[in-house]
Amino acid sequence: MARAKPDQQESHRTMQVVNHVRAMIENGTLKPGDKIPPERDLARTLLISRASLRTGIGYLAALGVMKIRHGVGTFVADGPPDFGQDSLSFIGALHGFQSWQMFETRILLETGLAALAAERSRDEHQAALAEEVAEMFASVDNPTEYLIHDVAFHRIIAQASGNPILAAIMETIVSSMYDSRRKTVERSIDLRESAGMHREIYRAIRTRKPAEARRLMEQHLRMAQEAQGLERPVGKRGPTSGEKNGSADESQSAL
Amino acid sequence: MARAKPDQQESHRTMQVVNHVRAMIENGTLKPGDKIPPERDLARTLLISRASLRTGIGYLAALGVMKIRHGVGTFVADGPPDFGQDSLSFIGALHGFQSWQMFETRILLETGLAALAAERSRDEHQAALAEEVAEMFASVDNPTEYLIHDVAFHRIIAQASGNPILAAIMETIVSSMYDSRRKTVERSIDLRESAGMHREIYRAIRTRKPAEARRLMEQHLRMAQEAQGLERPVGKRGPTSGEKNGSADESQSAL
DNA sequence: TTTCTTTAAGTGGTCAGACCACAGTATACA
DNA sequence: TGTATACTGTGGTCTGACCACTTAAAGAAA
Repeated sequence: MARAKPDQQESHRTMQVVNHVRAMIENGTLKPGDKIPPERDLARTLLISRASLRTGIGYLAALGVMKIRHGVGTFVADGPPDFGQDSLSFIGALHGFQSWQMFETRILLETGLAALAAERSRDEHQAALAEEVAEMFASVDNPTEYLIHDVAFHRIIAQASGNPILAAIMETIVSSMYDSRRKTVERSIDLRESAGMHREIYRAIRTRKPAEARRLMEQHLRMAQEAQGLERPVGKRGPTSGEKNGSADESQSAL
Repeated sequence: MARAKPDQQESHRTMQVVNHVRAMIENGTLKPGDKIPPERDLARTLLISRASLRTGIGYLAALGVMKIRHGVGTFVADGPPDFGQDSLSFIGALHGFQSWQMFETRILLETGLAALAAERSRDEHQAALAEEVAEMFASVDNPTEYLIHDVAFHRIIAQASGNPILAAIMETIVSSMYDSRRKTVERSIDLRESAGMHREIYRAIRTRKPAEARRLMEQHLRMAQEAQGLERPVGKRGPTSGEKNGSADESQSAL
């Protein structure tokens, strides 16, 4: 019984706007950072009402493709690609994602990313990594500052992997973990040791040792996970029969 | 210089709706498949205009959290979690994702998923996998039917992994590759051999051999990739100067 | 001139109410 | 009994007005 693909496209007008923008992106008329015409103008151009246009723009904004700035204008998103601010967070709330699952996902992604970076990174990436490592060592006494370079380091690895899809996924995961990471970093933790691990990862990438880069990255992330007190519960293979979710057990939804 | 996190939240009213729905999801008032009140009612409840309410609903629909059915109502999404229909496709168009990158991502995810499934799968998952394998063998002469069971097989592995986040990402990737896969499967390819490989993967999972499950899954996917004639191009790391995309070169934008 | 304040223009955000389009059900008619 | 029609409920679109934020220009004060 081949059930047909549902394919519930959004309403006609919305799709009209979405497709229009998409076409402009695909043929190069619109690039990241560009500003699109004012709503009133664009609506007139597309022969639709401003309300409908706004529906379409809102849709694109939700996907993270457009950035809207009140009183200024609407722009095509730039910077590292991601899947939108709330997407993961929201789906997580809906399906009860747990923080150990976030970490597991992150480890799988970043170990792969590190290995790829060891194979494909270019000089510019390696230089950037070296710089971030240096900055990390320079800010071991400033947790807030340190975190910025930590994030930058992992982001550069993602870029160096040569796979923007993996990078985008990683970006989405990491950004939704940002808050809890900040708290963790701010309360103690040996930043000097952490910086040292980053340096080792950098060296493995620079000397093109994928297996070692992978191993070091995994070691680093598992340590970070433990520091956050989120060791994966033992035994228990997924929810057994009952209790899909008790209402509000705070230890869970760390999204 | 720690630049502050931009954090451009959407407009006030939109967030009001989003947060309201989110709260209802988090406290269990709203569950997958549930219908939310009619727009006119809900707008009155939240003391906002219907237009603003619709902006918020549209936002949620874009994230894949809500499903809107014209003339029927608006529902909380059910079924396997994903990141929305267009998200990957659109971001891909914006950043020039290529099909070999899709495959690379898929391989990384699914090999990890297979290994986890070998560790954590329960009887029900194994039974479901066995059934899908049987169905695949039974439909080796019906490509369309075969694909359905193929997809189901991989989806069950994702579930069996016990990590819904990885499953959701996988779901998003796979669904955006669905079209090109259908074409591939429909034109030749030895489905009997393919079914055999799935059976081997199933056996590795059933006998709890993560490493073997991973190896077999990788082998399977690489073969599928080659069948699609999408071997990763050599040299060329990212788009050089010119020719981002000629209009309709089918080999590239397999999104 | 320089600086601060005020004003204006441009752009997105919200509102109100009307009407259109679709899906499912109830009703009337054959 | 069965088919065609009308009705009801729900989302989709339109119009046009007004609000809120941002920026820059114009004017006033130093």
